[in-house]
Amino acid sequence: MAKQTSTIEPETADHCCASVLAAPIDTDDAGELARGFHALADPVRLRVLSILASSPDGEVCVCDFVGPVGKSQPTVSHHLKILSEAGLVQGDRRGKWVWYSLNRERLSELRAAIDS
Amino acid sequence: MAKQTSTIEPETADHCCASVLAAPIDTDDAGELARGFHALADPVRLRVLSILASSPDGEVCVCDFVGPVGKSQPTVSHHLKILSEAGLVQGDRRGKWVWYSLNRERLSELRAAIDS
DNA sequence: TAGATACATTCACTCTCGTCAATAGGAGGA
DNA sequence: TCCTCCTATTGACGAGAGTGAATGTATCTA
Repeated sequence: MAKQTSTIEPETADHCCASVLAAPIDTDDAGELARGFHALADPVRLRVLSILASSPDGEVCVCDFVGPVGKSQPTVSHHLKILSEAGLVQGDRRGKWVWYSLNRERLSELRAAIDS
Repeated sequence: MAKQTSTIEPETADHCCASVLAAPIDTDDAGELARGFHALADPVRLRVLSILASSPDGEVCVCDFVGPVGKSQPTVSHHLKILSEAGLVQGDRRGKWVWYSLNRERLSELRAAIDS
């Protein structure tokens, strides 16, 4: 079951979505959220997400990141891996190319964590 | 034609509130946002913000952070400085004590940056 | 003025991160 | 099978971050 085509899973609500502003969070939740925000704490990765969100198809090939972000191909691949491990993007191999797409649900979780 | 002030507000769009998801952001905006998210990318700082948001008065003395976060006083002071430089908190000296409060507007800016 | 208290700064240490050159892996095409 | 193209990984380097002991600074009190 490497592929999941459903919309949102119900059981994801217990291990995520801890709010920073609602009540004092414990160390574990703080660490989990910190990992998420760490993925956003880099200009290259923010530009990757931005390019991804602005793509008409919602998908961008790795080779189409290298030019716009102005970094080498290994560096771009490194940042894509960090974003992928943070759950913010996912890659899909099709032939020689790998197409990355944005995980807007995960982004909403981080946004909700700093919501009033 | 480096600037386009079409839909949103003209005077706020240049120094803040750049959205990651609306359109491809430039390197400067990405760097500014990355600095903001970097301040959130640490468990200690998230707990500081959480304690601050849960305080009835909206203010917390520095000495009241040290115990809950479980770090030394210089370390707490270091993190408060980072949060302060990111615009997320502000300190107010009253006698011997310094009271920190949350800047919810700045937090809203970061939240809006990853809003759909 | 001297001492005590609260907070900030300096310094040194360790660890992680961002970066790229070099290389490996994987998928078509000839 | 061999070659080419696209992507991921490895290794190495410098820069920066997190931490706490020691010290400095500011304020209050006796």
